[in-house]
Amino acid sequence: MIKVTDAELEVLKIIWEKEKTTSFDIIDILKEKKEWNESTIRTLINRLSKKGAIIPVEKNGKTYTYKANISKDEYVIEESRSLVKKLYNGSLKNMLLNFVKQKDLNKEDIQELMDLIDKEDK
Amino acid sequence: MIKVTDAELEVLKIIWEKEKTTSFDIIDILKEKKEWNESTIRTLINRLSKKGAIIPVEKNGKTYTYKANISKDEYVIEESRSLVKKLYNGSLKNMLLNFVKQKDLNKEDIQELMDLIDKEDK
DNA sequence: CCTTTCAAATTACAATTGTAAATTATACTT
DNA sequence: AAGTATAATTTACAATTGTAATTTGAAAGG
Repeated sequence: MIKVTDAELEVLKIIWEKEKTTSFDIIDILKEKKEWNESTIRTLINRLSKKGAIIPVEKNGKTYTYKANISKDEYVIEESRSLVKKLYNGSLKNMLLNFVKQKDLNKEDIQELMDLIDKEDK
Repeated sequence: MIKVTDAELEVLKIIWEKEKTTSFDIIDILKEKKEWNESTIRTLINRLSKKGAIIPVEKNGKTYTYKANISKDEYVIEESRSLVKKLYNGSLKNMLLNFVKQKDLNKEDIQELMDLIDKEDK
């Protein structure tokens, strides 16, 4: 799995949301949201592109349009799993118990989750 | 919250497990487990100590005994929350749904969790 | 076609991190 | 007290990362 840094991830997230994005969209959004310099954002786009995490799919004038080359779902689950491994010795159950203990999660939440699953099963 | 790097965390985990640990215990364990050089491990111990994440509590000969100065529970929940924020837009429920979708979590697991909570409630 | 503009690419640079060698200082041995 | 072993501390160093300035190259206007 391609490794993406925190700053790069911010760029990737934009592209995931839109499926297809020009450098300008990315710059616009992140300049605002993160108060990053345009140059900074371009560096991140470049690094992602060099890593193969995103791919330029078209060119309009001098402006590229990118699409993600790694799936959000896969990336996100990988990262999640790796946290479970790092912090909970690989036990997802322990993670959940911790969330319960810390009141991030309660019985109602869990019931709700259960219901959602039931609904989808059906 | 004191920031701990991945390598440093390995040291911290040893100390958490034992409550109180000599540099030698740490070195012994990590030399084996991670195949790190003793020097490397000492660097990590030092960095943690400088950060205040661990504290030397006694000295036998030249050897220090350390204890953790940040709580495992707190550290772990903080890191967990920060992943939820980073990857799931802060929604723990979305994280859980993702685990379900990826088959890391199923109905039985959730039921089990529910039962555990019920048992503790009582 | 030549110039200008501006997107893209390259270069920069300090801080952090993983990894370890070199040096220092201190407890024990003789 | 002097010498030695060795734990601790300091220094090192390349790779990565966050952040951005500088340079290049190609599209668009005259």
